[in-house]
Amino acid sequence: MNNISIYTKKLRESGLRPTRQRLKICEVLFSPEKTFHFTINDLTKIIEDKLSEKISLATIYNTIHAFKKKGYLKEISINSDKSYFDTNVTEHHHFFDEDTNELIDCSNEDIDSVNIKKNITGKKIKSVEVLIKVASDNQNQK
Amino acid sequence: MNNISIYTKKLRESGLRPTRQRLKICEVLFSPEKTFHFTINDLTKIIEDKLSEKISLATIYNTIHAFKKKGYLKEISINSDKSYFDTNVTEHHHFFDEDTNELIDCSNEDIDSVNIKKNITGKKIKSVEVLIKVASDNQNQK
DNA sequence: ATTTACATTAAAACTATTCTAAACTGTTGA
DNA sequence: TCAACAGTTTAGAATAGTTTTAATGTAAAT
Repeated sequence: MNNISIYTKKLRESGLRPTRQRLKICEVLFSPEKTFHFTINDLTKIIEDKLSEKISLATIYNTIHAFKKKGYLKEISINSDKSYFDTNVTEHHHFFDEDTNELIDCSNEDIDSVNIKKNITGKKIKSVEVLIKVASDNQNQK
Repeated sequence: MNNISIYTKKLRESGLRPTRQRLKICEVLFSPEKTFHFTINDLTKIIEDKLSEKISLATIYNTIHAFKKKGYLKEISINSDKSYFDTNVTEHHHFFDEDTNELIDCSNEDIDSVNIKKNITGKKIKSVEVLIKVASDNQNQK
């Protein structure tokens, strides 16, 4: 299966038609070997600078949200003015560098798995996220 | 020590003079027996409705940020359009109910302490937050 | 081919938050 | 007592990320 048909499949499974614009977005998100973190702004810049393509913000937002809903992207919980997304949708945690506003994967060797003993009645656990905020020693807490 | 002098102390320690407006904010934040979670909007509503006071948003934001910087309030990392704060500044974690957008404390009996084995070189761990997102069984992941 | 439902787009709207500049307050010291 | 000044409050403007709108365009089904 080539890349285009993989992207088409992901789009259709997310309830979206495979259009030129959406395939470009897929190319950025799903062709790199390594997973990565991004904001909408990052993604827009990559599309404009590397692919010399101009896709309207509305299309980018719609597509990202559809992928997130389907589970092809994860949104990372950080209190920030921007939303951060992750193309690594497996269970893993993050460091957040407050000096650089950078997200860094926390490998499974770096942290013991989190054991939750109780849950809210009538609710199902949808996700467990650990966020470790770090900064230079001489820096105040954010 | 009465409440007013406690508030005054907290304000001064946060680098702020104890003004009428700021003392009102303290009254909402620090007089309840139980700690609680709030957004700026919640806080503004409480001040307007319960205390029949009108304090400008700028003052509320400034004061909250000063308290956060000093460590008298914690900001909870949730990816949301709003910022959530907590008057409980001790180390503890949260459930986030996606149905109601409500934050619920996760008591220390409900979760094993998180053990981080490695850290980013040259950085200091500022905080470790676990966020457990929950929703009704029949609901899609946010 | 035609039709229909879905997509794209630029621009406007919206929302939380931050900034601004003017008016105000309280303290200090002459 | 009062002038000076440092810090405060405020309404409103500005900003930034995100969502909505409404007109136009395109893919796919018939």
